[in-house]
Amino acid sequence: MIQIKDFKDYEGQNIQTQGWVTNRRSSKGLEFLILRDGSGFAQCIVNLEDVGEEIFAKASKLTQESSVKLTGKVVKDERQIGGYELHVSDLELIGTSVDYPVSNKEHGIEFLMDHRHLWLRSRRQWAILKIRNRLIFAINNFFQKEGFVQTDSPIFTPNAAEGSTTLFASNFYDEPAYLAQTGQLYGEAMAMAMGKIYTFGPTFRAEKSKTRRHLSEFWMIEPEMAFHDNDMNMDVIESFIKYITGDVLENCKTELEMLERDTTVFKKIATEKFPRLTYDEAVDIIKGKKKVNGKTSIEVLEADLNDIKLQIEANKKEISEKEKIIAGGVKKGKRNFLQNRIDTLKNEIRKLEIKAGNIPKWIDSAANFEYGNDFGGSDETVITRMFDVPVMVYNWPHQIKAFYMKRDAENPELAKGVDVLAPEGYGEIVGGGERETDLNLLLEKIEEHKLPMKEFEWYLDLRRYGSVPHAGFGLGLERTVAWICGTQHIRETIPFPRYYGRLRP
RNA sequence: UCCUCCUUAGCUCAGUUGGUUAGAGCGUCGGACUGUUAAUCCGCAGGUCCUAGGUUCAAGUCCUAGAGGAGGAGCCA
Repeated sequence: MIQIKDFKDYEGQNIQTQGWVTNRRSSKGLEFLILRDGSGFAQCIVNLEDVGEEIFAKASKLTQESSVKLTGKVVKDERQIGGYELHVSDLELIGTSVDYPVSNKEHGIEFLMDHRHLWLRSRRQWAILKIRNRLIFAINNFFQKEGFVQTDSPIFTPNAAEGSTTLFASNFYDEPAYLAQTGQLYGEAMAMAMGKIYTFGPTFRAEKSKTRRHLSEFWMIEPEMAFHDNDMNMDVIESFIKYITGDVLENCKTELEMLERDTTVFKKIATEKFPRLTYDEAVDIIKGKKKVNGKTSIEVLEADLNDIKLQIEANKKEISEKEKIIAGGVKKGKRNFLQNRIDTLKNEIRKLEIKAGNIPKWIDSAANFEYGNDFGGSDETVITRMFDVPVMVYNWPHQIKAFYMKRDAENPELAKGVDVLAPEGYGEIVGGGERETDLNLLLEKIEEHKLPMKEFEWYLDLRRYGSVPHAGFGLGLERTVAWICGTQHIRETIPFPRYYGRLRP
């Protein structure tokens, strides 16, 4: 039995393959079956002249997602996605499929999420999950080749590690327990044992966030490195992101093509250095006080707004032209074609108008940004808009960062944290920094954050026995997949997403 | 928790100022076409206009409440 991905090795040969019929088109005496088997997609042609009445009749009755075993010859055809097609000589039905609900046409997000177990079979989802898989592989490769040890942190925890977020409560043999929101503190302990470690596991946040970039359950990669300061940390982050994006670009060409992802950003990432901005510099850029490439953020946003307005005008003009043609009277086929185009343009206008409405708000909130605050979604958008590779922002006001973040000796108001903001509006994909080693500062901070001291005694031991400078970071897997795939929703980047209002299927 | 928007055929949506029998595309099904790429073309079928109440001679359309959904804020990866 040959998998579709291996068709290239069997050109001109007769083979057997099996899979699901994802689509069927027909012409007189010809049936075009699009077969998928998980390894890829291939067009299979059933020709009446080749197979005879009986098999041809079977082929013409195949419905979407019925499963089949096919026998046939592999033929090279440049027009096909994998480059090969199958000329069928025999066909066996394995399982029927009646009224398959997910068609190859448009659906709304709610319908698709209700049918997630079937939606996963469609092309786009296949491409996303393949890229997710490759990304996981690349992440492991990077850390393994750099000498990191994979050591996972516990999921049941007795308390909130950072105190700020709402956690999912659980019951651990009649003792209250919470699902971990981060493995970082345990990662620090393991780094003191193993030198360089990384964890790769699920994390849970009970935030009632309904946005395109939040999940209640998501996967996070958290490296932790002994004898590293924040500058070394940023060096690792940069080479890490360059490695994983380069790997996916190299090994997922078909998938990126299926997603129609513009890959120029990844080509730039390979060669350009990531800008490293202090929080102060980033604030100046947001507020329009500091120029990037000769322009302030306000000027760039105003130019964007102008472009959007021009685009809206152009769309409106095209719509009225097309409507005039329809009003003048045309054949049904032509009319449908024009109407489709009009609907597309109207949808575009709707999206553009939302954007156009947002930009003045961004400009306003950017101009009025208050020093000392954390960046909001719009501030992230403003700053990433100024560069075309990921941006690292470091040296943050310590009040807005977690208790374990190391204070800057030269400026005690600052903590040595770093956030990495992905371009194209995808926002924060990495958060990390150097960890506090001063026992007294930690005690102070734990009290300040009103955290239960007794739960942190083991953590403080790490400072009592051979404390060393160390640093690390966390990468959100799904946000990274969303960015690399260019998806609108983070929900598409995990097989069965869990978020506020979604527990099934 | 707060703000904005949405709920009409299996799916995606249109429905003007409240006014005759509720519209399209796609999908399904039937038919045509020997190389289609979300094929195309012709035809049939398909409706509790989210729910409850109200205003009115008349409600898909207006009002009130509720349910569900989308986006955003906060928070974050």
